[in-house]
Amino acid sequence: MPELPDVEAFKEYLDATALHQNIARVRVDDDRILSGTSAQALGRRLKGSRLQGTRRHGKHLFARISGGGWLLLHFGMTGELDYGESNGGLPEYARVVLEFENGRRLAYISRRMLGEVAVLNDADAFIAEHDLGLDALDDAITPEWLQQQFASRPGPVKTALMDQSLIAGIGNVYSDEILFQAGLHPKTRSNRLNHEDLAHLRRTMRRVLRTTAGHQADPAQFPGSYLTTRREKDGRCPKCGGALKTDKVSGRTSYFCPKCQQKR
DNA sequence: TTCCATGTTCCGCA
DNA sequence: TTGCGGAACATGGA
Repeated sequence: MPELPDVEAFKEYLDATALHQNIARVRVDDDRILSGTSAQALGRRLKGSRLQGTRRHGKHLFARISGGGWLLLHFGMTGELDYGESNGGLPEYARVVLEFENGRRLAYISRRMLGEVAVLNDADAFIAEHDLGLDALDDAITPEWLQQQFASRPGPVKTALMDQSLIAGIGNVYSDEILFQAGLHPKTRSNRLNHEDLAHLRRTMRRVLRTTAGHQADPAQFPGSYLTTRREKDGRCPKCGGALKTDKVSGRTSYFCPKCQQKR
């Protein structure tokens, strides 16, 4: 799940549940999920502190620690959050658990262990060090900016949309959805898109990301015209009813409608 | 048993 | 140097 809309939903979930509570204990079930820290160091940094607020950049979620610094949560392909009673059982694959003094706990869940939990002194420095591009909803992404960035890219537009060093937050599922809604074939060469195409792509990108985030990234709530719920064998286009096709684009399975999505 | 999966990183190639 | 594709990583579900 975790692309921009999912992480935005996690942010809102964390904001609504786990802020401003004293952290009594930190449990690390599997320290392979930790990056640049240890279970002991993470505990020392968080114990007695509170999470005071969050920010998101692309697929990364940062929670400010009252004692200073940030808790970084990255969700990989299978990460999520769960807030509940400390006494109630833990969800399966809970890797890191913050237990609060009020008897609740926030669990970071990751089945495939591809995510990352870390403590940072500076979130902006992390974004720069990891070469993350503009957040996909950043107003600085204009048609002109896209045209400039895409000019040197002869590869598929889908590859460009998923390049985190260019635009942060879009992955395989949402790049397909954006390109479907924009009527663009995923293998359209980026540098072949004109200003009008890019203005349309930008508008579509923002609309799709906002709409899906507004539905907590739950595909069951997406509009009927969306492609995401049709990503399956023998899936049909929600607009023309034709058979969807799949193709590999930079190693990922891409779903698209060959009738509604044309190359430029 | 084999293949595939919503992410990132590293390597080789043009 | 930059863009791009493929493999690797870890694990479970179909």
